[in-house]
Amino acid sequence: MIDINILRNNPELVKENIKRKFQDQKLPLVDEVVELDKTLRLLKKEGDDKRREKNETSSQIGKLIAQGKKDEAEKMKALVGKINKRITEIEDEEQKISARVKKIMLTIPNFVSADVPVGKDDSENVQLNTYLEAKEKPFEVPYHTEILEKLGGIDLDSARRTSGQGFYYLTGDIARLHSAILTYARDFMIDRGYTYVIPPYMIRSDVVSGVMSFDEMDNMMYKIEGEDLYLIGTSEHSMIGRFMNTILDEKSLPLKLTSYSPCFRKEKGAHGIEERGIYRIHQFEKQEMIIVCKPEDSDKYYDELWQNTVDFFVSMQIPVRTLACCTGDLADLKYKSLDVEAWSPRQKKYFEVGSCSNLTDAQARRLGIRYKTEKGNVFAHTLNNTVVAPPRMIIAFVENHLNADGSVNIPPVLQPYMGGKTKIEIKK
RNA sequence: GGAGACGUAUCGAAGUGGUCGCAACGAGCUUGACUCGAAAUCAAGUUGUCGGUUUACCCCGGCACGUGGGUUCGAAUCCCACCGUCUCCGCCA
Repeated sequence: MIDINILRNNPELVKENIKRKFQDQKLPLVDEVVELDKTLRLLKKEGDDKRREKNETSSQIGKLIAQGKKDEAEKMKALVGKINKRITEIEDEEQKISARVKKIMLTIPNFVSADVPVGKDDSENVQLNTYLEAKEKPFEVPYHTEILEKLGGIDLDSARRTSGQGFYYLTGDIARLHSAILTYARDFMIDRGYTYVIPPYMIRSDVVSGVMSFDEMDNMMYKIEGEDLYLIGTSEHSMIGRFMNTILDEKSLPLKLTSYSPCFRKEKGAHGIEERGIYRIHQFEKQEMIIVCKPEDSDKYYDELWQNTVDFFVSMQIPVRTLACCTGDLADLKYKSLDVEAWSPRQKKYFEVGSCSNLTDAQARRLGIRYKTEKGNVFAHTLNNTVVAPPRMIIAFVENHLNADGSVNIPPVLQPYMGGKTKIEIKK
């Protein structure tokens, strides 16, 4: 969602942005929305004038009745009746047009940062940097489920019976490792000055439709039967929903928050759930970070956010790289986005473990997140990023720390969270 | 889950259909006066949002009294639904 004033004053700027983002695809209806907006304001003016007339006439009726002039009052009532009829007509027209405007506005993407590479889809994302050397193992690395099974750490068969495909039981040291990673991630972020938050894991439909499109909602969200509640797909939903339609105190910014939650996703559509193991699943847990800040600070905090994730993985001795999302892979609300990918010694390539985004004011505008300044209320900028999402991250963990005998090393930073253990041994 | 009370601006709070009354009044905050300075006192100002006009300010108007509908010429006020808060009872980790 972009500012309609920008469209009014400089539609060419919007068109250029769309061309850059979608390249040769057809343009959303910028000209149409500019015209409709003009009509809408004319209607608004006429409606306001009519309402004014109605208010004035009605209060005269009150005075006439007080003076006992009933006949005159009756005549005035008829007049207001006519005005009301016209007001209804105008309102119907306004509603029709503004629904159309809103629909088009939702398809107009956010402005894209000048440094976002141009490309058609995720295959044209651009590597920015690598951290730690991506080493291959001197032995063959098995599929992650096999590693985990040898460690006595996973039971997918039972999960399929109790819950179906896309669920898991983690057991023993692997379950403990899962918790340890999250707890360490929490402390890691708290140490960097972020406020820890545990949000609601279910949210109402009005919040859901605020934070995502209808299609996304259908493809991702589980609904609670008989209640107006949905299971969250990420804590970002509750974390950002928290500030919906609020006016924040300027002094409270930036809000730097880190949240934990389980995440529930249907994973209908594009990739599906058929991938083996725990890469893509219906239920996982995630430590997230979000920032709500002033517009002039969002570039700075974007870099801070992704750096947090890189540092976190490096501290656990897992090689990662950063990848700039190209224009074609960038969601409409995003100004800029970067994936953090972890090294997979088995696949000998990197795979996504986190995603960092600056939405500038697009999300705030859609949700009504503002802050008070001396000159009036302005829309804040919002950013979000993954700290870590096990169990997906467990895949990178066991592959990178795997020994030839099947055991898995625990890096020093995690050892305190694992009762001092330095290694997870295979189950005899 | 049951019974009751309630939701008004930054906070407290009045307001049971129009005029007297521009959402009273009180507190807070801002500015000014007074003062060597402060307190006290006095005066003025102090919600958001959309549109018109505008470089901007100002000004004019519409809308908003939890949210959404309804009744009426006219709704903070009457009716309906929903959301939320509080008190008591019940149940419970």
